[in-house]
Formats: sequence, C-alpha cells, structure tokens
Amino acid sequence: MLSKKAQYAIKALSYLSERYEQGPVLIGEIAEKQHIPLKFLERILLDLNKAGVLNSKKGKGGGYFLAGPPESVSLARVIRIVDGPIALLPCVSLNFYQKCDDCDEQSCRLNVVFADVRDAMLSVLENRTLRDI
Amino acid sequence: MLSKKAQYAIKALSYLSERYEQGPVLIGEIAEKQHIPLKFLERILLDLNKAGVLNSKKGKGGGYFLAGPPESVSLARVIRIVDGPIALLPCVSLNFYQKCDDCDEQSCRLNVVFADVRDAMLSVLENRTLRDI
DNA sequence: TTATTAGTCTATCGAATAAGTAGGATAATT
DNA sequence: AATTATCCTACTTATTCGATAGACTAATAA
Repeated sequence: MLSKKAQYAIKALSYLSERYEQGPVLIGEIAEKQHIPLKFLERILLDLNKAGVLNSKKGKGGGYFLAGPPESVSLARVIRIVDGPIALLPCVSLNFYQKCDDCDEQSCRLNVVFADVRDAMLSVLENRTLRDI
Repeated sequence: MLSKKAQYAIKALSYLSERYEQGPVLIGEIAEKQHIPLKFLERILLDLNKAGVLNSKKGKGGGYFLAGPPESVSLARVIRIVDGPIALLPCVSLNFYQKCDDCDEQSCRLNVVFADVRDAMLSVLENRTLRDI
C-alpha cells in the first residue's frame, strides 16, 4: 500500500503541474485545495525539493514550483523519494537493495518471482508521469 | 513491501509443498527448518487453514498439510490471506475495495494508473504458484 | 478413562513506523 | 526593520507489526 505521504505528494505535484511555469505556489494554497494537513505537506515538499523534483522561492511572492516539465517526473521517482523501495522484498529492490537475513539468493526461488513482480510494477510506474495525472 | 507474515507463510507453504501427500507435518518441524518463530507461525497457519489452503489433524500423528496440489495455490491468494490487499490504493483493490475519503473516482486520474499497476502485479502473482517456489 | 499429543483461540506486549504538530531559524522581499 | 514564506528539528500520538503467553479443544494411545 502507498502511504498517505505518497498520495499527498502525488496530489500536490499534480496541482503544481497544472501551474507549471506560472510562478511559485504557496504551500498553504496547495494544502487547502488538495485537503492536505499544512505542516505535513511542508515536510513532504521539503523532501521533493531536496530530491530535485521541486524548486522553491522564499519570502513574499515565494512558494514551490516544478523543477522540470510534468512529463519528466515519473511516478516511480516520486514514490521512491517519499516511500522508499517499490519492490515487495528488499532483496529485489533496484534502488534500496538489502540482503535477506535468512535465504541464500542462489537457491531462493522467491526472489526470482518477486523480481518479476517488481519489473511488472515498474513497467507502469516508470512510464507514467505527472502529465498523466 | 511484503510483511514477515507473508514471507513466513510462503516459506511454510513451500515446505509443505515438498511433502505434499506425505501426511501431516508438525508446526514445530516447519518452524525449525524454516527458522520461523513457533508461536507466530501457529497463527499464520491458522489463517491459512481457515482460508482453506491448508488442512490439519490434531493429536498424535497430527500436523498440517496442503489442502490441494501446490500448483493450485497462487501467490496472490496467499498474500491476500495474510497481508490483505495487493493493490497500492484501497480504491483500486479487487478484493478489499474501499472508497477514497477525498477523491471523486470519476475525475481522479490516480486510480486509473494504479489499477494498471495492480493488473501488472497480478499478471505475475496470479500465475505463479507454490509449485514455482 | 486417563494421559499425552498437537492444533485452536484470545489476549497482550514491545518496538517500529506512520501521521501529524509545534515552534523557531533562515532567507528574500518590501 | 518588518514582513513573508520556506527550512529544519524535535516531538507527540496512533496504528501496525512481530512476537509471546497461556488456557482450551480434539484426537490418539496406554
């Protein structure tokens, strides 16, 4: 399941996509229009900023705006930033790989199957962008 | 991410698959061989029993055994029993559907994308069985 | 019929994670 | 200097996860 954080992130980004190249948008406006708790959204946007998806401007007339065109940001990228791995097992994650405690990866049949699941998920998530939402 | 519960369930079932039609197997034996906490495994097998994947026999000579052949049990079925929904959003779950609090499903573009993700996942998980593991 | 064996069931506990909040620091305008 | 708005850290609260305890029930064997 996606976390609330990820859902909020996608909603916020889709809102900013509609206003791409129309100047900075206030956190407060995004929070209100998309029904997201303000302070929670603050933290989320901060992460997206650090990851380079968003840029910001401080002070009056400031706010957040997309760093690039909506079609350049895949959903896979957003989910990884806020939720971490997309794969169902750490041992088949491309970006957050972690060794299994207890199974030997040569003989384990599980990782083969779940690598296929991961690829199936990514075939959708890597190819859908903010533009599609 | 899959829960430990789901991982344990699959491991236990794969162990029972190797002993299909060879009589009941003790929880204790499964727990020991697959390195699963005994009492935790007890609860998991209980759920799989209730769901009809396993059958059990009490008393001496008792234990658990698969209710049907390994190839009749898909991974999707196992995951749903122990972890619940496979979909990433409740509003696109086939077996555990729940309405979104806050988005109208006519206009929401998210559910379209995540229904595709769900289908991609299921195309693998519905077609791999205990036999493949 | 009694003892033993092994699954059934409920309650609970501690730790980790998720969701949300508070409040000040920092930077850019006016 | 005052104001505006993001940046950052720490915290609180609620929920879920992983695991355990202990009593109950059914089946077998002595």
